[in-house]
Amino acid sequence: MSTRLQIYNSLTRQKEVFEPLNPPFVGLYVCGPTVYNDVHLGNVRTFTSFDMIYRYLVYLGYKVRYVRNITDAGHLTNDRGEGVNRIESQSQLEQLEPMEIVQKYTVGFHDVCRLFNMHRPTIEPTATGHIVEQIEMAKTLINNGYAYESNGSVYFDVHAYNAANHQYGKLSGRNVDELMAGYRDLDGQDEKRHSIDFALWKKASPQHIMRWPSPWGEGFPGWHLECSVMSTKYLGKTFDIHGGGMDLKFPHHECEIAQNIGACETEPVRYWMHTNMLNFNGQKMSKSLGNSILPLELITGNHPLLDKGYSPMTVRLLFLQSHYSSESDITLKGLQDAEKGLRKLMNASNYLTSLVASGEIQEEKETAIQQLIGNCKEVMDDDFNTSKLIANLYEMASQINIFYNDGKKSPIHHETLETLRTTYNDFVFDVLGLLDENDNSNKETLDKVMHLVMDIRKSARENKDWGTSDKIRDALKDAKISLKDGKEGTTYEIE
RNA sequence: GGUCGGUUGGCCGAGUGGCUAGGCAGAGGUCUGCAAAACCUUGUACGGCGGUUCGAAUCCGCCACCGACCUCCA
Repeated sequence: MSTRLQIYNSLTRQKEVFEPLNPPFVGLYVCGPTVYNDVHLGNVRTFTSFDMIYRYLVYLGYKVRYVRNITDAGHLTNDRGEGVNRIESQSQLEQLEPMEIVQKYTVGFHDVCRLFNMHRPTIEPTATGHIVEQIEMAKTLINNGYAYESNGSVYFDVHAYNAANHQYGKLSGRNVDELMAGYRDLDGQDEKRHSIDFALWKKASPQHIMRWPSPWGEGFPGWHLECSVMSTKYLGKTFDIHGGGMDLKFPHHECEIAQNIGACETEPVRYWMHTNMLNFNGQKMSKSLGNSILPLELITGNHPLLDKGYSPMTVRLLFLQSHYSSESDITLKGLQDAEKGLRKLMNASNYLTSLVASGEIQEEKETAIQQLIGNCKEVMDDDFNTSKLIANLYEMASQINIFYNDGKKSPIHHETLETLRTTYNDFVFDVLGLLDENDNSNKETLDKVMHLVMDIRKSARENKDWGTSDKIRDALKDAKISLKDGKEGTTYEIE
């Protein structure tokens, strides 16, 4: 029955049994956002995936150290010394200090994470908080012969690295010679020995604001170095899982591996995990394409392509309905479906609380329920298959509904019912991280008022005063409360 | 051009060599004074052409189409 967790490792391109380096401890590093702008929905999808992965590892009993960085040092938009510093250009745009930009969008990012019910990482280090360590790693790489200084900047020497029998490009399946052919060497004007070399440290131009002193003069770190530094600092030279969006595979993660091996002489990551992209109406959502929706726009519905707002948990469910390694597409239809699905899951959870074991055991039901209970872990152990998990939960919900409609009696053993309760709720709330979004803070008061109203309506109905009865129902409908006239009286539900 | 991935029923979305996830929509039903909601039941599928096999949507080959990455992005 007990299966073991398997993870698809992007490095080896196959599913592997997950064996932590030092059980029960697990080190998980995820590349966080660059805080120069509002996070868009694609970011939310990635971080939701890793939130689910973190939650499941915790559910399995692992003690997880979850590190997710904040990139707050303004690196350039490419490694060739061209492009702009995103944070600085945003600060000019908004007339704010670079660190005000960083603060503003870090706070915004945290707000969004909370909205989507993501757990905080256990460590959330910043790039600017680790300048010293980054300088140290750059020095080590120079000493080890994998980097060189050039005109106040430091570059990683990809050729020297590969000459030492390492394979730059192995993660993304790239061949260095072909990459070289793809780049055009800049006729000796380049500071770099080879166009494929990437920056570890960049000399700051006079107008550059974010700058720090270093052995090579004033400058700022290259954009791959922070992750190598912070992952090894908090998780060790070799750690269990490194994750990120698959658009980071090349060059970012490729460079990270090269830096780590170059500095620490050991393979840094045991399992590489990459999440897939989020599309919007079939097209990749990206900042550069300009088709990104902000999380708040989706929730409020304040966007030309939306018909209304969709709740954070609706969106969360929609994301988790597809496997993390598949593309996910946001469409109005998909959102509407997810909205209904969420209600179904939450209703079943509520019904579950009032179920009792009937005492009469139907072996078929007993077996079916046991099966459904076991499936939850089994499908999640297969590379976090939330898609199958949700399907299984829907089936559980159907069974729960059947019991509920049958006088809240379940023809299964008391222990099985208890296990059903805990398993269903564990997976819906703890593993998938969904929340019942109905505000229960005034539930008691509302309950009393509603029972009064429903009593009055009941009298009206007994007197066949349909006018009054329907008036009450319609007015409540306006107030987003729907009445349901069932066999055992009327109940209400907040929409 | 290089690397990788995908093509599943009206739509979304899993998946395995044989026992045909799941959701939404559609159809039928239960409930109701009528509704709504909810619930129950239910049909339709695996891009094309070959091959391996007792058997392939699942493995292999070729073809077609789509996409991602190869510049910054999660």
